Amino acid sequence: MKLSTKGRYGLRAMFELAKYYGKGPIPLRNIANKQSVSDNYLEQLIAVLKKEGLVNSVRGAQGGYMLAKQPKEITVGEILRALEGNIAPTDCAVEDEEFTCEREKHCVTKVVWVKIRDSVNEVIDSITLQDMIDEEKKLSNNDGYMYYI
Amino acid sequence: MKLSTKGRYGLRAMFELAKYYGKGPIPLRNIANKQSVSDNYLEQLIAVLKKEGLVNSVRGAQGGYMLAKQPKEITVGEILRALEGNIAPTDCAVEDEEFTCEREKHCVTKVVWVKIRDSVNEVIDSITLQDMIDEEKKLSNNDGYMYYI
DNA sequence: TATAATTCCTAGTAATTTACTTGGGATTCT
DNA sequence: AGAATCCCAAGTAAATTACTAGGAATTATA
Repeated sequence: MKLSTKGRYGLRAMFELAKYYGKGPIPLRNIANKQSVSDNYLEQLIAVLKKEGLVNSVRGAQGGYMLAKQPKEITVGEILRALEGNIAPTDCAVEDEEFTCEREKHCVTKVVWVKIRDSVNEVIDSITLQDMIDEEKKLSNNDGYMYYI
Repeated sequence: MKLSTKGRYGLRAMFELAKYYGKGPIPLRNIANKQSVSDNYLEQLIAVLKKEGLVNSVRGAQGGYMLAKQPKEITVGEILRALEGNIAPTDCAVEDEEFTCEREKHCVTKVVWVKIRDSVNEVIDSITLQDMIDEEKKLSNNDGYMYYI
């Protein structure tokens, strides 16, 4: 029941892009360095996010990536589904999948898996990148440090 | 974000035991056959469940396994946690784990993972084996077939 | 126009985890 | 005594994950 590095690195990268939203393209290498991930690997992840229409890119020197929409318009759910596929604890509980299992019709365990699926999706679809930005602000205000100007 | 066969086979096996609760020990082979799983493999799973105090066993001929508590006293959460470990989408979100990450303190993505973790645990802790038995009864009543005596 | 900085693309591979298989010992009922 | 069962440990095959490697295409800027 663990997410892969795709989802983890990917969400963090998107969060970084969100923080720079509106400030022009950010080279992937910057983000990769910050996260101690190889840029080649992060590239593969962001390629998927681009294909899904969540980020745009500018090629060439001074190029980079940026969110394709405002942070408040991108949910964690969209990001995770892009990278990990439909989120479900079993194949039989994947939405819109033509997986079949002979039990299917009367399967009580499937009912359990579907409940897990729905609850996870409800959570991730309810959090936007903007929410995360706001949350981070809150965290750094409550951490016991005082920030003086 | 998929469960392994441990959780899937294990929950189904426990559900079978629940249906036979109070009727004496059931040989594992019966359940394994029913589920088209090798008995040796299912044995390994049930050994864990036994160690966790969820099932009891009787050795020798006419022996087998049985639930250690009433179906209404065993939750899906207990079963899945026994078999899969604490349920969390990332290591940093595992409860009672002394995993550390340098971000940790101000990590907004961790906040997301914790929300997912909590929502999954809430679901699985709220479903008992008895609930599943009741649900199955409901399913077979609503499936379009009529059962005449 | 040359150079550097970047995205884009594909193939390969190392590491890890999962999902078993194998085989035999111990116990208990009949 | 024999059959049916649980108990236990080690090994292995298959799949998945997590990268690495390397180079082509594009574009800003000096």
